[in-house]
Amino acid sequence: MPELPEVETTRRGIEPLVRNKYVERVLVHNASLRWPVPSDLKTTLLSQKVCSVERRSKYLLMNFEQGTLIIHLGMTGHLRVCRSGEERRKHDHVELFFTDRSILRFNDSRRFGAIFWTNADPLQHERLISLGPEPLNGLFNTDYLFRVSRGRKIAVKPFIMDAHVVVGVGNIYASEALFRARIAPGRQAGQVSRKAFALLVQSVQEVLTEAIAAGGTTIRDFMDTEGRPGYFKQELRVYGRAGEPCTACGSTITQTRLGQRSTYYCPKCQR
DNA sequence: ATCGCCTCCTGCGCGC
DNA sequence: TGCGCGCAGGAGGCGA
Repeated sequence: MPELPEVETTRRGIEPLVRNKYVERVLVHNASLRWPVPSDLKTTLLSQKVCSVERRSKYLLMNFEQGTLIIHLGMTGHLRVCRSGEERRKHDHVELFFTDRSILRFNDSRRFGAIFWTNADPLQHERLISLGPEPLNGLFNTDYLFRVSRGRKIAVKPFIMDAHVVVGVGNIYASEALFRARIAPGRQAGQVSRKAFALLVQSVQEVLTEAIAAGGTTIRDFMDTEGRPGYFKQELRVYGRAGEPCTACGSTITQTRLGQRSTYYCPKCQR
């Protein structure tokens, strides 16, 4: 469920609440996430201090003094910081208890999320090492996108959702960015012009930046660490708007499936 | 190498 | 009210 803006919203919410806190207890109620939660997590984290919380792609990197806890929220993952005494909820699979009596809880109903530990550079972790560039830094640009797309027959929408190409662009923002760039989502990536990709790069950056500023998008259940929804849903121009008029031309927004994912676009504006 | 399909899991909304 | 179905913001792994 969370795409880059939701993960970044989570990071910003969590970091001030966990930074400089010491772990005094760890409870793993259900270790069967996408990959098993490390069985020695308790001993690893005990008495360690959280130094910072960073993000790479949709991974949260919780840096401790001796290593990094890598957290992926999958489709339904949430992190929240509770006060001592607050009841545990259904699907709270992992809890970190801090010495100040606050508790960091990882909740994930579908359990597509993941938690890893590494003592080394987290960017070298096998799940992160081959990721493409961040969308909001200079490495993601027209030349790069044009170059890596040549010869590719995959549709442009799943292409930009491929984390080897660029990270952080999930199903909502892929549709939104392609609408803004006026590119039909089913076009072969290799057939998209340099000029169109220039607009797409700009559109991806705009939509992600705006979504972060709005605290992410809440479709069904995304909440920030304070329990607030993200407000970007009202800014969505095509996602979830099948049958509604296009905000640009009035044509009917169409829904289709591409790479097993729901895809929304304006058949007139997007070519 | 690339592509498209399947899978993991739970919950919810819909039509009947 | 209940049931079955399809769908959901991710992404690894498979066979072709």
